[in-house]
Order: sequence, then C-alpha cells, then structure tokens
Amino acid sequence: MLKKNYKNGLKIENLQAPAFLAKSLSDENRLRILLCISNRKKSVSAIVEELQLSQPLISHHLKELKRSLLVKVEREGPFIYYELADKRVIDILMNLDKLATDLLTRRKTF
Amino acid sequence: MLKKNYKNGLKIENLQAPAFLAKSLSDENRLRILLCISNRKKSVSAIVEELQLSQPLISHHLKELKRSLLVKVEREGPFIYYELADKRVIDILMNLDKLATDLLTRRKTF
DNA sequence: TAAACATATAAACTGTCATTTATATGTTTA
DNA sequence: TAAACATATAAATGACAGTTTATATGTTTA
Repeated sequence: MLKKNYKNGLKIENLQAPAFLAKSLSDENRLRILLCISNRKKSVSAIVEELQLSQPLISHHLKELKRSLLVKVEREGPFIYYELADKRVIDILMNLDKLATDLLTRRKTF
Repeated sequence: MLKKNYKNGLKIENLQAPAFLAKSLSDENRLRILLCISNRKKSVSAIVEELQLSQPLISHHLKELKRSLLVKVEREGPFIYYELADKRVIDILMNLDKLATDLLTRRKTF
C-alpha cells in the first residue's frame, strides 16, 4: 500500500512533530518570550521585566518552550539564561505573521 | 516611548494573529486535512474517506480551518468543496517539520 | 413529495491549558 | 549560617478544545 508523500516531503501519517511545535507557538505570551530572546540570551528576571508578566507565568512558559526544544538553558551564578535553540523559529514566526496579515486583508478587501 | 520592532518586522505587542494561526496548525488532524487538500479542492466525503476519520470530526476541523481563513469553501450540487486559501501554509508546515526534525536530532546526538 | 445522500450542528464528556497565589529550591553575600 | 535574591514548582481555578453520539439541514433523484 503506497502512502502519499505530498511531494512537500511531508508525510500525512507523521505530522505529530510539526503539530507539537505549532502548539508551542500558539500562545501570544510564548511568542513574546521568543522574540524577547531572539537577539541574545536573557535571564528570567530580565524577561519578566521586559514583558511585564508575573515571574511564575514566565517560568511556566519557559518550561513549555524548553519541552518543545525551542530554547536552551544555561546557569550563570544565581541567574538562569534562556536563549533560542534555533533562529529559524523567528523566520517561521515572520511567515505566520505575513500570512495572517494577507489572509485578513483579503477578507476585508473582497 | 519607543516600541521595539525586533528588526524581523515583528512587533512584540501585536502577536495575536500569528499565535491564532499557529493554534489552527497545532492539531495533527487539521494538518492532515490541509495536506489532503493541498493539491486540489476536495469534498468533505472525499476527505473523510482519505483520512479515515468520522464525518462530524472532519466537519468540525474544517470549520476551525475556515474560521482561521486557511481554507475556502465552495458548493457544487450536494457536495461542498474545501481548498487551501493560500499555499504558503504548506511551506510553513514544511519549515515546522524540518525544524522539529533538526531539534530532535540534535537532542539525540549531543 | 418521499427517500437517499452530503454536510452541518448540538450536546455531552474528557482532558488540557493559561493564569494566579502560595511556597519551595537553590545561589550568593554579609 | 542567616538573610536576600533568582527561579522553579504545586495547587487551585476557570476556560477551552478534541472527540463521540445523535440529530438537523439542505440537496438531489425517483
């Protein structure tokens, strides 16, 4: 029995990984965190300060981002620094944002 | 007060749209549906047949995909056809899949 | 118009998730 | 070692999402 590959390289029976990554990107606060650390690693308290969210909430989302392997963690004294594991996630975010904008524009135009 | 733009064009205070799109892409069955209609429009029953999921479940997910503007709908007689609203969503899926694969590989390697 | 078919909707259930509040762990400094 | 600080974890809560079962809507055909 032939399984379709959809020439994209995507296999219809194995979409668990991209779905899991997308779920990690589906929360606005997590996107803020990713953007916040997109240029350099930052400590939890620095992220809390920048995003004006509670420390437990930031920690919770960082844990989620770590679970999906999107961030790397590093200790330096009392501080714990988080950084992007792969900058390509920012490109994906840009593409998502562009697509969303275009889809919304089309709906309003037509 | 200057708001950072993160040179990516992404504004940290306006990530609602990409987060919403990502949420739509966060379910494996919805990704299957998107892939299933990636080449040509298909009727609901055709999708049900291909993916071997219940008809109400497919309808439910199609409604969700329509809500996020990712699919277009068209009636032809008794059939209702769904098609991709924008093929770029497939590129995004490919990038998500590649990133996921690489992240997982790295974890197992190091 | 009645029967058959395609699709959508509703209700119910279960599990998951984001957030808050409170507390614990671990590190540095005095 | 005690106090101060940085971060993580736990418990509780309310909201939401995926699935199933049952039924409704809408279209075609006999």
